[in-house]
Amino acid sequence: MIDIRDIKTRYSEIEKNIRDRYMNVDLKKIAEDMDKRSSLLAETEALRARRNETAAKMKGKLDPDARSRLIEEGKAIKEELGKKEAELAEIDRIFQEEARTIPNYYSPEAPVGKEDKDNLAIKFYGEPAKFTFKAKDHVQLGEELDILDFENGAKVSGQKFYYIKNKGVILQMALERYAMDIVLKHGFTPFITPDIAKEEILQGIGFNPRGAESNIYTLEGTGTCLVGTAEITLGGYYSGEIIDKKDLPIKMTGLSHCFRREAGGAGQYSKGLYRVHQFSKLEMFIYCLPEESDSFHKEILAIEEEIFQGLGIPYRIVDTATGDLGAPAYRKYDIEAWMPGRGDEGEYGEVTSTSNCTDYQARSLNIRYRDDDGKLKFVHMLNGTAMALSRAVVAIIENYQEEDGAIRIPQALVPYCGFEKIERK
RNA sequence: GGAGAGAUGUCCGAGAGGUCGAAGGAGCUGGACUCGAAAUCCAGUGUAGUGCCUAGCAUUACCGAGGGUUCGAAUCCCUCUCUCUCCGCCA
Repeated sequence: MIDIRDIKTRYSEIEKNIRDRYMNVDLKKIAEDMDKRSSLLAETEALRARRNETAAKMKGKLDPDARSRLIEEGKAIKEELGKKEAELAEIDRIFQEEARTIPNYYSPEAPVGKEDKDNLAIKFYGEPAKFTFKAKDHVQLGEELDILDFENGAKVSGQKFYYIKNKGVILQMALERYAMDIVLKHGFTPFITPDIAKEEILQGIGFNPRGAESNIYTLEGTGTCLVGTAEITLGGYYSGEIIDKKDLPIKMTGLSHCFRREAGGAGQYSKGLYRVHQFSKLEMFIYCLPEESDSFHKEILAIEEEIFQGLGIPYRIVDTATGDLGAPAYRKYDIEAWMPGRGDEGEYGEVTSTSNCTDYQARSLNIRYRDDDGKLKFVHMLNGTAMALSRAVVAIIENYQEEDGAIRIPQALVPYCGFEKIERK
């Protein structure tokens, strides 16, 4: 969340921010509730001060009369205080909930616009492959090669579930390890994280576990959810902690399963592996000093590029428009890989996403460091996809398909796979 | 899942109804000593709010979390979470 004092000091800036992000947040109501809360808080504290004062008078010896008078006074204060505290708790609950809906500020350099069409393509790498034949999509290729099975996935688990089979399994494991090796080279500490996290952590990272639009599976009665990304478990890792300044930056990379409800996401563009309820992902995560977050954001993006360049997959980089930014993100870059089977003649499809969330998540999760001036400050937190396995598999299958429906393994993956081709049986 | 022990500041650790924002130590900061460093000595050092006559003062909250008892709770009671030990179960 943002610093709630900003509601007073940066009101118009927040208002503009909400507008540019095309979000629906009633800032006026929030500011009013904040005022109600402050005045109620002041009243409550004045009563507490009186209570303490009365109690303090009773520390020493007193004659019984004076003592019982003070006790009566204390009782009266206690009753009044009880009422005030209840009122305060209610308005505070409402206000806190509202305040969490205020998005992070966006970078002055981020393109302003309403939706993904306004995203700015800032770089193109590689030429989309030209096939001498009609390119197939990964669903057809995968099923023909018997490496993907959507039908039995649907039968056993429901729509948007799948089995990976045969050399497809090896390909996915090879990708995991390939990406891991590159990330480790850049000094990240590897993790395999839990696939379940508490709701408060989800909320702190900026996910809403509740509501019809939530993309999160909650585990009923447990206060926990299936994670949609290891960003949650890596970002929660230091929650409530004070990090030694000399330990920053902390660079972590985590492999987890990712679960997403994807309610309503169907159709041509989310077909097959592209949009599924469960996939594996290797995520990068950095905790750093505020002044360093911009450059680490670029570093994460560069690692993502290195990974896809190594695979020989054409891509473009997109600078995400304000209206398409997640609430915690200050700035976000996506890599969109060329997917020859997407749409009629191939299209770019998102394979990675990296966000600089500045101090927005750190404030909710209370993750700080002690600065040289002795003050505790919030760290900056960044995340980025190293490898979303399902989407990367789409890109590889479709880009490396041959006329007979076989798939060539990218050179960089051959040592990890132990074979050079996936062919029909 | 059952039984027991525990959770205190940046860290370790005392505390057992008013004298506790909390002993002591470590760390950190400043100073003395030193050519310099170490050691030693002296002093300072929690966080987050709020108000004001804003290098300060006052006040509120915070001793795992949430409730309760009480005029008054780190301290008593209840619930929960986590950690440790033992038992059960188990990949």
